[in-house]
Amino acid sequence: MSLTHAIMTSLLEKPCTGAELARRFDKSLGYFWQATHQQIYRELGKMELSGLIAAHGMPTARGQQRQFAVLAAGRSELASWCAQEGALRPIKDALLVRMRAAAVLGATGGDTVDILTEMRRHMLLHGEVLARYEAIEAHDFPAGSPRSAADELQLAVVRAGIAYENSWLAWCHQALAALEAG
Amino acid sequence: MSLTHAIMTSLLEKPCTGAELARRFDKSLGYFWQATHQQIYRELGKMELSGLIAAHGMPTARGQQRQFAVLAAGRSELASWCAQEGALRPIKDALLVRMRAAAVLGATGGDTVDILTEMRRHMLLHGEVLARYEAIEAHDFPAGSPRSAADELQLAVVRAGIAYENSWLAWCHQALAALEAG
DNA sequence: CACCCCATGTAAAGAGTTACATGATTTT
DNA sequence: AAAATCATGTAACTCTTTACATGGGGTG
Repeated sequence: MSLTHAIMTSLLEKPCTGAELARRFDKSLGYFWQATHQQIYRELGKMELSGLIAAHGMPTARGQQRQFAVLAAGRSELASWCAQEGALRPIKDALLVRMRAAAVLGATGGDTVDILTEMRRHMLLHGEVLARYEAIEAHDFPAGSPRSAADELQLAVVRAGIAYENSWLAWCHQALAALEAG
Repeated sequence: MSLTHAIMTSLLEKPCTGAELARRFDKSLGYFWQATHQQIYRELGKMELSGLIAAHGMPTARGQQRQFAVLAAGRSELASWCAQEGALRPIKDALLVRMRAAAVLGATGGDTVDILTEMRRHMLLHGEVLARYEAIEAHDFPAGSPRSAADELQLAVVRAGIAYENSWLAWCHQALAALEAG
């Protein structure tokens, strides 16, 4: 499971509390892997039990902050997961299901569903996300500054997001043109 | 939930049994929305109870084929779902988590994880999927042949897959070049 | 003190995966 | 008739989401 490993990655960068993790998952980290605070607390609990991480400070008590850090066992578990092979992520986008549904509804009974508005909406949203990613790239990886091997990896991750959003934007543009012409 | 609507879309195109649905989800339809036969049978049961679809033939009995077709209620439910707004689908790709993990493992303790091999593997796999999508486009939508409005929608869906895979391929190529240089 | 916010947590339902089971049909 | 295969289904588990609950600390 990747959530465990995403959390350990973030804790390795800097130990923190569950709430701070949830905030990170809402910001940069969460652009590539999302999690709610409920998931995070549950995983933290499991990982503590398994001895992958440890809380610096007090035992469980509501309302009390608990700072987590990765243990050696967690670090080696992360390294071993890293070396494993993973499957490609499938597309599974509801917009595409809606388009197929609109096609068959129109073809089999004359219901005409306006799917173009939804496609235009997606195009705008993809543009917004793209702008966020490009801002991250410009801010964290300015052109011309020296980059370590770790920086190169992080930059490649951001650029995956940029490529992904650019691809959707271009597709929306082209598909809308084709569908509006017909 | 989209699985319900993906199933109805497929049943509208042509009524069929659960097993045939599972086969379709393994082929063309499944390239954009995946489901196992267990999920499909569970959804079919729920949808039959809700009156969205009906089985032409015998009641529940193991081993007996049951042909499903969409009812009017199902059709209008599908149309109304089609008109709803959906959120963008987040990226959530384990390869990107592995890359960030490899970055932090290298930066904080000198563990060097070979992530390039996994990236090359993904590049090959994306190439294979792209070839499948392009074969579908060439076979089902040959250039120059007339296309209905429904055909244009279906083609746009296939091209979303092509754009998606092309984007990953280009990213893999560029990221590998950058990382191998460093 | 009353109020509000924040960090932490519980509960329940939805969605997906994996493993297994049973009746019918086909093959040998 | 035995074996293999297919269509259907159950069970258990994991992951995710949504809604709600509780304790502590700060502010008016």
